[in-house]
Amino acid sequence: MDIDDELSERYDPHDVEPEVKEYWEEADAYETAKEAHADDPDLYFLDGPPYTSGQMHLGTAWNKTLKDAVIRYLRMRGNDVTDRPGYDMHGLPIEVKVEERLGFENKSDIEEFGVENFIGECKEFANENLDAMNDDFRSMGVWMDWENPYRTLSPEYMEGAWWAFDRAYDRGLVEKGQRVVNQCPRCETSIADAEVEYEDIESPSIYVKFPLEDEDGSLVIWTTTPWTIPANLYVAVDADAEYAKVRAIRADDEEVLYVASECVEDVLRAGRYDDYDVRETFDGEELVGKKYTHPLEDEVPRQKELDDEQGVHEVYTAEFVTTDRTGLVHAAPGHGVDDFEVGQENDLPVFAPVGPDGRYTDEAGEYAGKFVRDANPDVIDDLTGGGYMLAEGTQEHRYGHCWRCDTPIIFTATDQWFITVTDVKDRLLDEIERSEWHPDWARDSRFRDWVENARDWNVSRQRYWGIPVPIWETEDGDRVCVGTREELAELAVDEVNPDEIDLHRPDVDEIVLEHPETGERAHRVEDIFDVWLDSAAASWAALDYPSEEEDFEELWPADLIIEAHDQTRGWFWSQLGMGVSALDEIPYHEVVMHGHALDEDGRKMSKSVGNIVTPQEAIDRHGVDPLRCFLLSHDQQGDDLRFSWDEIESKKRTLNVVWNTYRFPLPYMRLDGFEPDETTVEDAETTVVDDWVLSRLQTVEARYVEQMDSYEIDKAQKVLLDFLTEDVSRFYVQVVRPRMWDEEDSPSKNAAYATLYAVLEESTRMLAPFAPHLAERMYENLGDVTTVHALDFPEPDDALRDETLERRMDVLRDAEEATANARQQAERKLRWPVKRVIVSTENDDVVDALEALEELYLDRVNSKSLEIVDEYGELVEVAEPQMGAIGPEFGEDAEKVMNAVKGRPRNEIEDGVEVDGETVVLDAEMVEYREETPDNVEAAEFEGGTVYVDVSLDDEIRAEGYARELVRRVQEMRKNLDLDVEQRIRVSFDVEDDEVLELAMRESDYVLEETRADSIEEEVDADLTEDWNVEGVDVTVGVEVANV
RNA sequence: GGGCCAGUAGCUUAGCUAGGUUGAGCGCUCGGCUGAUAACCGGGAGGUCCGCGGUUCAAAUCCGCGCUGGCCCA
Repeated sequence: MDIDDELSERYDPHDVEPEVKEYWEEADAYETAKEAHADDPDLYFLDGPPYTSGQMHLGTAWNKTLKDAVIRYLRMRGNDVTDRPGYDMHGLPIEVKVEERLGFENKSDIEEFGVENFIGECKEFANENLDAMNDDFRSMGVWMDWENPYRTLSPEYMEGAWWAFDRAYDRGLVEKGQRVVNQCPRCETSIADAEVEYEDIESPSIYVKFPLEDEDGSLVIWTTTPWTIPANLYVAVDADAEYAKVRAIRADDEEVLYVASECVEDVLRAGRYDDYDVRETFDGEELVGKKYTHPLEDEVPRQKELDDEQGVHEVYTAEFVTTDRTGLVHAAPGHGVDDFEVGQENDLPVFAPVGPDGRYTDEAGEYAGKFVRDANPDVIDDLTGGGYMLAEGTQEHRYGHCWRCDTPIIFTATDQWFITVTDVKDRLLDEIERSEWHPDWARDSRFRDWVENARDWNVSRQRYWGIPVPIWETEDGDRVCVGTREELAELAVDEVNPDEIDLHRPDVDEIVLEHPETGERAHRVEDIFDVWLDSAAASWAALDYPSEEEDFEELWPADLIIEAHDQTRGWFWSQLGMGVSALDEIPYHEVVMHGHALDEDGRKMSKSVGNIVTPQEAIDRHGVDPLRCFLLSHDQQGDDLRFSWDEIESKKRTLNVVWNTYRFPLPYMRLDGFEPDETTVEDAETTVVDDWVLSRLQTVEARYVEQMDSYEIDKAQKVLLDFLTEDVSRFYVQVVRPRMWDEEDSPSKNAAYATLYAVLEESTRMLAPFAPHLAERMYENLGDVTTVHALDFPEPDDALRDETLERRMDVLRDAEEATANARQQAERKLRWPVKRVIVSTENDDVVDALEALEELYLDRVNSKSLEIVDEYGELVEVAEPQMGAIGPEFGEDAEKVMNAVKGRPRNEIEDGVEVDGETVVLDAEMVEYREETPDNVEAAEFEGGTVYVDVSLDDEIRAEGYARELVRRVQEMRKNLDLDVEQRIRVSFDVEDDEVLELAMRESDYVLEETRADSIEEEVDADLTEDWNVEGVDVTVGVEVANV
């Protein structure tokens, strides 16, 4: 073993990590680790691609750390794990950032700049971000194939999306249809919900009467968008709310109005009626089917034609209606999302007489050509002129605006492309049964609910930076869908080189196809895909399928994916939808769903609140491995993670204990030239503690595997770190220390070396997934390999496992702890021996354990003797009621029985206690007794027994105690003098109390040996003199350094 | 407004599936150890188990209604 002696005294991640990173580079450690498992069975892990909009944040750091830990573990366990990372690189957020960078204000700026140039800029921007994020992930110590990530903008990847879409198309799952979108009239494009910003604006607020056709009276509606009334096709009510038919009176006029009951007063007041009476009330349901006349049918002749269509201009019920304002909602399916949905459910047509620029089309009759918001006053005038206006005012309210140009958006129905996943919903639901989720409720409560409610997927966007929709249309509307670059080249009218074509716009827009059946020329539809379709194709596109087939055949579908809970409706869903649509199969087997990283107060981290903590800050303060261990030490299954500086700090301290444990034996091993190959635990003369810690090691390994295999990473980490701190550092190392100090070559020392070596070597492998840098650094002195991460997982060895011994040692440690407790009550420190310890127990296992381990126990507690008894002395026994037995027997009187029993001595209870005037006799299991101790003895309980420590003193004990007190002082002075361990000294003791000195000198040989003193003198030529107070006695100690 | 998840000591949490006097780590405090030493170990204090109801002899645990936070949807 080649031991490096320059280990720093404290674990400092800022020392260890850069050094290890540099070593990894030099030694090609990552490649070595992968190579070591190249012949193992395949395991297809699929990385969910983060969006290349900026840098890593704490959530993505957690995500990648978790993936990294799992991958490292799976590799050690004998799997050839795929680890190609991915990046999601298309989409509007990048377009917007590029526009900002270029100072663009709207779509025409892009057209002017040239789509090709614009796409070039987007590509460059996304690639720059990718490089930065690669570096960020590397800095977390994440080992993935950073040289070769999959990129959604590569031709191979884009082809993967095309291929799948084409499969769905062939299966009849692609449809063109209408949908209401957010439209910015200035930018002339639809925008995503996330790009809408809300601000207060003032709008008209109008109450309008829609006259009923076949009876007297009007429906009263309220709206802040008069411009949508020309497109009105129905009125919606709340099925369960109460509505009123009201006779409203103003001057000589009288009319009948329909409004929700709770709104009657407000509406009538708004309309300035003099009086009213409610004629009738009924449920909203009863209004359904009433037919009304569109109030603007003269201005919009098209409304007259629509009126003839089935169901138009009638009342329907809808979930979205609330009973404020009038309780009746004017609905224009062409200009409202809800209006559209309900319209579709009722087979109503869509009427949207507005162009993408927000101007009315010819279908809007008199309003044609006007910008919709400017037409509000005209609509109001016309309604007033027709006598339909009940009241008019203005209203301040929140309204969506385009985030780039701040123009109020409009809702408008447009043509979009859909994948009709609702047609395969049964298959989707069947397929999710074939996947296994951690936690299981993520699938059963959350994901299934989402899938059941899924609607058809709108996959088209009217943008530039994305995967073009691969549909070409002829003038006659015949379509051809293209699945591969090869196919594109075959169908293209002009020559296309499939290996060189960039599938982005505008290149692909310019390719004209010949329809394979009609022979007509076909042009591509202008839309691009929703970015979610990009990542939906990841399971095959990350394998470069369909251009490369081998990996797909061998690996697909993915064995494992790991993402946060927001991906329920994101990547978990989009992959399922696309997988089933294209391949009729769920594209992943196992899912681990973790939570989000929150701030210290449990709030979401956000820029506007200013509570963001970056991974870099945490790394700068405490290092990568402590951060990783922190991130992995909380529930990894669905729960959110609260960030905590203290917790990271504390993690660092735990790792420091690990570091010290590891560092402790190395100098001894080095001095003695210990070779692990020559002295193994199998043939070493191990003692009972060695056997114990080795057994614990096997148990920990088995437990660790169990936890990791169910992705309870936090629990696996805890099992390991508890073992290293509680068992190894706080117990084993303490016990074994004196053996390390043996000067000659002893079997006992070698056994300790071999044991500690085995523990450290195997533990370091287990530590590797969590703290890869620290583990690597530690392993440098433990084995001659390129990297610890290339090794196999240490398989538990049943031959070394001794459960009886482990149980016994648990008892010993419990008893030891109780003994320390009793000593403290007696104020007798451990340095002073005690005469005897008595353990009273009726538990055979305890007797067994203490008899077997008596020597170790006595050593640990510094006692001269141990007695094990059934019962100790004549103690007063105080009753403690056992509710587990009393409850079922006495029912509602249990509380009274308990009070009657509690705290009474045994003899008062054995013949029964009085409860409510009656004598109740208790069974043995209903009462236990606590014992009180005599004076010279202190007691402390542990599980299975009670320890009595007899602290009475005699001269022998005092002699040892004082001797050890003096030794300790001399040792401290040696340290103050900065003496070498081997340096000889001479000492003098000037003790206030002669008896104390006399007693201590009975142990003078012990003092000489422990302090490496040649002699104890009356007086020495002291290099250091110090005054001490030993147990109330003043002592002056002189130390003279002996000449060599 | 709806679905799902979480709420236990100052902080981070275990226990909840299968009801029986809530357990740990950090921090605090008191003490010990002194050949891992700016390390290490032990004791103690600290809890309306988010609130209110219900089931039960008995509820942190099961049920219902709320509150707070998170994710998603409307």
